[in-house]
Amino acid sequence: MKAEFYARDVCVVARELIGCIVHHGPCAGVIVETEAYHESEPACHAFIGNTPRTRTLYAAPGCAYVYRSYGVHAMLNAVAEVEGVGAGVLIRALQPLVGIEQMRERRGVHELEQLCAGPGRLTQALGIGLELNGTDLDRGPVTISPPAAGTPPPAILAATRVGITKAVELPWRFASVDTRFVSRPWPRQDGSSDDGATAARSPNRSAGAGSSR
DNA sequence: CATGGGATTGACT
DNA sequence: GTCAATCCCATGC
Repeated sequence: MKAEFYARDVCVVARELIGCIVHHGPCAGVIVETEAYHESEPACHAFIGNTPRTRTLYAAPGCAYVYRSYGVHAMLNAVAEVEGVGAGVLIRALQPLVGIEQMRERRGVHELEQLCAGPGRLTQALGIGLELNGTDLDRGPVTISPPAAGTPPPAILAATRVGITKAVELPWRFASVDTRFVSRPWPRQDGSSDDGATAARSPNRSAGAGSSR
């Protein structure tokens, strides 16, 4: 997608990226979970301003912001809002589409649901490294394309973001309703008691609903 | 120049 | 559930 798609409110971009397709080489997957980050709130790297670490977030919309997390994992973001505003959408999970055997080799895991269920996992599965920081998500090597024509817009869930300690209250995490491929269990939507249906539908991690942080 | 802290994952108790 | 791995960089002396 072109820069105009990304040059909008970062939460709108995060929602509309659900259902789009990330490609890298022979591998591709449907985006099923995202989070929005904006310089106005302290969970965003750009909150501290434009520094060597954060400069890509301020670059042109549609760039890839790839950074190292915990000294270990690569995280893939799509830079959003107009150039000069620090904002991006973290891609948190994919439903694997093609290149699945190569994903399994890179991950050392067989189960389809485990290949791209997490921001560090999907970059490993697709072979996306820090050297791709700043590259253009329309021109590649990593590209994001719209859903296949005729695909109905997916129903979207919103919740609070994961793994952060600041601005934890903002509901800027988005996912497709099919939680089979998401990175962490989705918080329970209704207030009713558990009848077992929720857990039965989520082979996702060990436990059923509820948060661990 | 030294230190602290992560937008996480996987192994272990 | 708990915890280490691992490294760039922002911050403070």
